[in-house]
Amino acid sequence: MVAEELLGKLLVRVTDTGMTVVRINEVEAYLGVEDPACHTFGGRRTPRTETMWGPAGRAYIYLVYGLHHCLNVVTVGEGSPEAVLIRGAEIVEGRDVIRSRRGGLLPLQALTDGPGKLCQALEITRADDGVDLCSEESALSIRDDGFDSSAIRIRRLPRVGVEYAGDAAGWPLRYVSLSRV
DNA sequence: TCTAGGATCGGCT
DNA sequence: GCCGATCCTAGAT
Repeated sequence: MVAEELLGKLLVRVTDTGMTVVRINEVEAYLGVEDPACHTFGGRRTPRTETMWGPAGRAYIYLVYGLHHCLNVVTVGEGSPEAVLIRGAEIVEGRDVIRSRRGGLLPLQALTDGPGKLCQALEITRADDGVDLCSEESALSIRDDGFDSSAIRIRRLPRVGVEYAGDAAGWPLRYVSLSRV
């Protein structure tokens, strides 16, 4: 499953204010039209979700609660609107840049331990919606640095914040890497 | 055009 | 541990 493969991968962000690299350690899968918690449940196709209906490997970024951005990776491709939400990551490079963006003297882990925080830390906004994460030319890309993902222990947990989805809220589609520091 | 509600965060008790 | 902020999106009218 793609969600598990994303654990341990590097997320590389390049902006005017600096380059930052984080290692993904928490993700959540959304299974498209059959998943009541997914934005595309039942075949919904709107301007917001258009990116999810497109090719795999793109970033799907949306705004929740009018305040926070969330970063997703489109996983399947044309006609199958499935995606993986990046919930958390560990800072590899650029911690000073991230600290200045997030402000304050928060502990390192608190800078990127939620979807909204992660986007703020990496300066990800709707302007980045639809970028190709597989291209190293992109301002935002995912790379594999050879980190042995089979060595990390993965814990599967119920998803977060989707109680409204009924039974689907309990599906164990949240993957947490236990090697997080 | 209007209205309800949300894949969160941070402050307060 | 609980509650309110805040504004965009989507579906209803």
